[in-house]
Amino acid sequence: MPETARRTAPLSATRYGNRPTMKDVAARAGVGLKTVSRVVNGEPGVTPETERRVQEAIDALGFRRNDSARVLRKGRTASIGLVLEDLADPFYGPLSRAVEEVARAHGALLINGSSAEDPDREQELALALCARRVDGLVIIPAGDDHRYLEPEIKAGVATVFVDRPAGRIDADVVLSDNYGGARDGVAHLIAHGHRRIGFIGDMPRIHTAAERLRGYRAAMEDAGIPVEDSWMSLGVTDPQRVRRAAEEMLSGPAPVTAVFAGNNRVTVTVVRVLAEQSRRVALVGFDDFELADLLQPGVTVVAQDAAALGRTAADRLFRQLDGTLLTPERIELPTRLITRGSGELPPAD
Amino acid sequence: MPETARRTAPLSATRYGNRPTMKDVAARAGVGLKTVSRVVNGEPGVTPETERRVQEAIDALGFRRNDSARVLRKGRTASIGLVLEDLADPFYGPLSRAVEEVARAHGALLINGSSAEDPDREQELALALCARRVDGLVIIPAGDDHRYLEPEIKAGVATVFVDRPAGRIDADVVLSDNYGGARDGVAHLIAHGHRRIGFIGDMPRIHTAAERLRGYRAAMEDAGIPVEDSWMSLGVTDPQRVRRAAEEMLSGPAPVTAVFAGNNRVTVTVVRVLAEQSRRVALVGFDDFELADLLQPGVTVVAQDAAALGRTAADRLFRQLDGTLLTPERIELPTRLITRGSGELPPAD
DNA sequence: CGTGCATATGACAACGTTGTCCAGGCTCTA
DNA sequence: TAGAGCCTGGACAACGTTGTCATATGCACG
Repeated sequence: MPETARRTAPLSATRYGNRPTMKDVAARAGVGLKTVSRVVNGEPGVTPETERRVQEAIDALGFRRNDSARVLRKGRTASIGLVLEDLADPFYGPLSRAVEEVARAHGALLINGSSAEDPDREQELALALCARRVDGLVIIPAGDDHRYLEPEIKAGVATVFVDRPAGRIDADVVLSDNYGGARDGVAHLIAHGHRRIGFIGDMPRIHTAAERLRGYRAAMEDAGIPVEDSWMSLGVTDPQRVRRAAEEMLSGPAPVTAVFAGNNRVTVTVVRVLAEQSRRVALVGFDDFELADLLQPGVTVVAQDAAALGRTAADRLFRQLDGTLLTPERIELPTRLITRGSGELPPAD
Repeated sequence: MPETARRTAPLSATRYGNRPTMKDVAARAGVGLKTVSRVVNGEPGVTPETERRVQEAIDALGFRRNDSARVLRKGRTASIGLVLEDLADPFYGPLSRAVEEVARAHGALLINGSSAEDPDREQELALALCARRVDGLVIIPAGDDHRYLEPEIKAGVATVFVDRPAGRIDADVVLSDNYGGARDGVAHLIAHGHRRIGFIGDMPRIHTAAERLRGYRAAMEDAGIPVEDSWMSLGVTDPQRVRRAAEEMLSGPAPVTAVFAGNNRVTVTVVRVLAEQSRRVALVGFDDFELADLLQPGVTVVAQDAAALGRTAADRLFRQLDGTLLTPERIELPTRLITRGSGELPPAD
């Protein structure tokens, strides 16, 4: 490079391709740096004439404020993080959409990631979000020990747990009434005459799964029905194994006459299995799903309101940020039994 | 506050609650600032002993690197933006999950927002993401003029459009073969003897909707069937109006004997309407959906691979960032006809 | 004509990190 | 034992923005 070229002032060197900065805008408009800042942020104290010149320079250069620098200076990022289990799970769609809507109403952006039900990945993600200095975190926990968040919370990161409680830490939690919902669902089957009722659910280390199992047991106990081990299948969610589990409890000398499915994925698989059976078997599922009403028979479910979970959580998050909210609370939202036919079938012994 | 207290050096003043900085860590460990940086980033040239001391200080203070400052310095944010239409739409779940997975493989986070099919909101979102200096953008366009992104692209923001093409701008685009898919679907109905075939789709200003309509017309023309206006309903997606549209084309002296539904939401509503009809009406839908196989009859669909769309788009994005990819391209992914029964019903005149 | 006040503008430091460069201490070899 | 070369560690500037403060200008008033 020739000496003369090196001497040329290279505007402000940039690494974002070649982005103009406020300094460049200021130079072009023939004003001071701070004046540009004022125009960009709509602060008062700028003559219309000056503002016009600055605006012109901005348009000409295609300037866009660098929010990274702004964040560094101001300390608030106007973004919140959402850690969930799987973006593609239909249950989390409405939930994250609700969180996004609340965020948007507060002028914040949403950064999200999936933990894939892996505690390490959850932690990695949550901490990465903290490193970016999100203002707050909405977490659907995969793990059961969240002490790693203590320094963050102490440092002012608002935090709300949804769908499952936080572990070993005192924080806001928004849950569905998994226990009550499951108990109602199973009681519903019992009320329709069933006594041998199967339960297929996820690993009991997942809080929701454990609570639903507890609800199942409670309903059975309330009715004075001793539960046999062969009626319960825990920790299976992949279709293959759910199928096998269902087929097992439907065979043998005293097969179940009804099944309670622990979540939407299980329900769907069980529906497939039941469709192949000659005998009519009753079914109640936890979680509603699209088209449940169109199947033959319609599927009776215990529905939780995913959007309400997300909305409530995000609301609390921003109230934490406002300072309106101080003591962590545990909120439990009710579930709703939706009868559509499959849960009202009588036992076919 | 007593004078003595005021004189105490207040660590480094912070606004993130009270977060320790590298400077604080350095002071506590009795080393230089840059040494801490080296340890934090795993750079070589630090004695094990020094490293241990630094690590100790980090743990003791609960230090977490401030990525905002890092970004400012380095120029890359290791995050990409995703602008889609609606997080809760089941079609976009797998798509965004695929994008997230690719991003994760490249060590990047995903920031996303929903445009709600509003061009202004799309622009607002995209530009907000640019202001945060995301490295790249994956956009499912709502609008049809993307010239507003020109300065950004010129400045080095990698950009890929998915599902629908970019407007008035030269950029990477990843699409499904909407035209071909729709044509095949309608041809399938024709092959099963139908001639009066209805079409219910979204507003033709949406590219995918227009292409699918074009495919419908092409198939009809190929078969030498003149299309009557009353067979087509464009621009309706909300259940109410889809229902009315479907009921209309199913009544009258020469009702349609088959319906082609332009997207998953329409399909679902049409399924409901058809379930109420005494006459058997054939149906092919664009987009696959869960449980389509469990309905009576199973719903024949033209399936697009949402995950592949997302994966392809994200791949290209990162190849743009690598510099491996230079000229914008338009990629069209094939669709697949899945026959399940509803599309193979014969016409019931 | 000087004083006071309001308003418009700009200079400068700071935010927390990383890249560059230099200093000091060590080992190795001639 | 002196010189060369390597390794560790630290000082300093820069990234692009905003808050603070100082200055300049204009105007009204005594």
